[in-house]
Amino acid sequence: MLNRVVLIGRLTKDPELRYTQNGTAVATFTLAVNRPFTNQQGEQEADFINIVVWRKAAENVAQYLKKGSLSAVEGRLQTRTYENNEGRRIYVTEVVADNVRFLDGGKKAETKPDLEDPFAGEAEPVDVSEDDLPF
Amino acid sequence: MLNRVVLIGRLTKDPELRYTQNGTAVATFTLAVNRPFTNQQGEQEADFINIVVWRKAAENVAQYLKKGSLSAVEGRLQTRTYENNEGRRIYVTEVVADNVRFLDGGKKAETKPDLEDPFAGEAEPVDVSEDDLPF
Amino acid sequence: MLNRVVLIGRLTKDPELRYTQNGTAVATFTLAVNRPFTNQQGEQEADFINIVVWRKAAENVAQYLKKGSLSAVEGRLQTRTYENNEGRRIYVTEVVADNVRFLDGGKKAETKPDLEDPFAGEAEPVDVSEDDLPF
Amino acid sequence: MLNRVVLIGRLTKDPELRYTQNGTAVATFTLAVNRPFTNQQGEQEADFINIVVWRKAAENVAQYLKKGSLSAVEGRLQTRTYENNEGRRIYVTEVVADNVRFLDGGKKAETKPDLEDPFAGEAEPVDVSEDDLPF
DNA sequence: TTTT
DNA sequence: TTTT
Repeated sequence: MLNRVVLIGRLTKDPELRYTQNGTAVATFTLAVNRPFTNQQGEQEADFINIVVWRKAAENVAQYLKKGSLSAVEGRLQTRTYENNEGRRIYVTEVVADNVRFLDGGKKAETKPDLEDPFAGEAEPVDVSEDDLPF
Repeated sequence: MLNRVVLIGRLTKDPELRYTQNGTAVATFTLAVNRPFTNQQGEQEADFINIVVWRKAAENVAQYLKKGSLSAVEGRLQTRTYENNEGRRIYVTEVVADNVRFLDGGKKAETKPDLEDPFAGEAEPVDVSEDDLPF
Repeated sequence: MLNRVVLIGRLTKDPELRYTQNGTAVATFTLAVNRPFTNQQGEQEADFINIVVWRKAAENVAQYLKKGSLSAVEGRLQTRTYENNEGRRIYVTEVVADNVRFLDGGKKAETKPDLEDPFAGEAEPVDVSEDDLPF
Repeated sequence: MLNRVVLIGRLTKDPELRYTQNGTAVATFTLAVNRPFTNQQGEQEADFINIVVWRKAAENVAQYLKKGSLSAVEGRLQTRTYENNEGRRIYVTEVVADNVRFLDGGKKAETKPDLEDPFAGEAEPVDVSEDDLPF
């Protein structure tokens, strides 16, 4: 009914860029989002959120973001399950971004919202096997 | 740095209420959030998001929500990992709610924001084993 | 750079539906959003937020919402100024909705996200005089 | 019922810091949030959102932010009205921040969420005249 | 100009 | 393991 996520954090690694069989670009990365408090040992902790970005925005992400980049991500929470190679059911939760902002100086280009969701696209069916996603 | 989630959906089951060893209440439930589009077979799909609520809000949730209840949840995305009984590393993503609204008619009571995060509390350390959580 | 608003509240009146000179539908209404706390006199208070909705979503709003309806609104904050009939500069802040959910039972229809922003459209310039808006 | 705003933008001027009669700190500033599209003349446009921050966070804002600083603001939309000096009813919409992040390099300090809302405080009633606010 |  |  309503599903909105806003995050600011830093990439744990360079983004990975892939293409579906129809040539649709998909970028994935993990965002480390520091918690606003320290744990009981006084250590800083973070949540590690998997992000998926499609199409033009994916290519911008691959071009402008790298390990350590500060970024704002807006999107929706998505869950899916798949069987891994040992036949085990794996549950995945990730953020499908429709807006990614680059908050590090210098690189001026920003992704424009990529609002059509490729999973929903009838004209452009997404046929990457889910198992191909790096999460 | 910034981590905010807002969801509206329906409970897939009755919430589960537990207590930590210090007597802190924790409620957990799964929210089915319908996607704004149908899949390529024209079927309605949903994301199933695990929600954790602490303290007074947990008790309100247990009292006022049940399977099928329509609810709005505000909170932050949290990730954690644990070893399951077969020694396997399991990755969990869930929403720690600080505001839960009951959108079904009738039940007037609403949870007030429960803003102190119990994981951060030094006075009241949370010592439920994470493995006890039903996710 | 990033601009997101999520509200749940009740309409203070029936929505108003208008059309621009090119026939684009615009609905406006005010959402009363109760505050999560009472004031120092122990009274419930609310914020009254002006909402603007365009196109198909506008017509859905006009059809399905009325005074008192419970609704969730997602969108972006917009500011603009105009001179009123006495030559006075008036400052307006409103939410341009891209997603409106009907949370009252019965009416099943929901607005689908109306993601193209009409202010940005070159093909379909919006030429309602801003002074025509009821706020 | 639910009222959440997330913004990223730049300060149009240095923040203003004031104190209520009880000594509660209040900072105010305006955030220019660039729109994700250009207008029909191809010009970049922005929304100018008034922000109010209370207590410790207010002092952090005054210390660490200045004209042009990039900042993320989380909070709730608030509306209020007052009579101006000509006896005219003025309507104000602003964001009461509970989380302000400093996204410009260098300044490491970040405001911790200042979660008690001073308007709600019984122990520490806020008695600045609303007319004193710079908006 | 304000809703339940 | 999924809700209307």
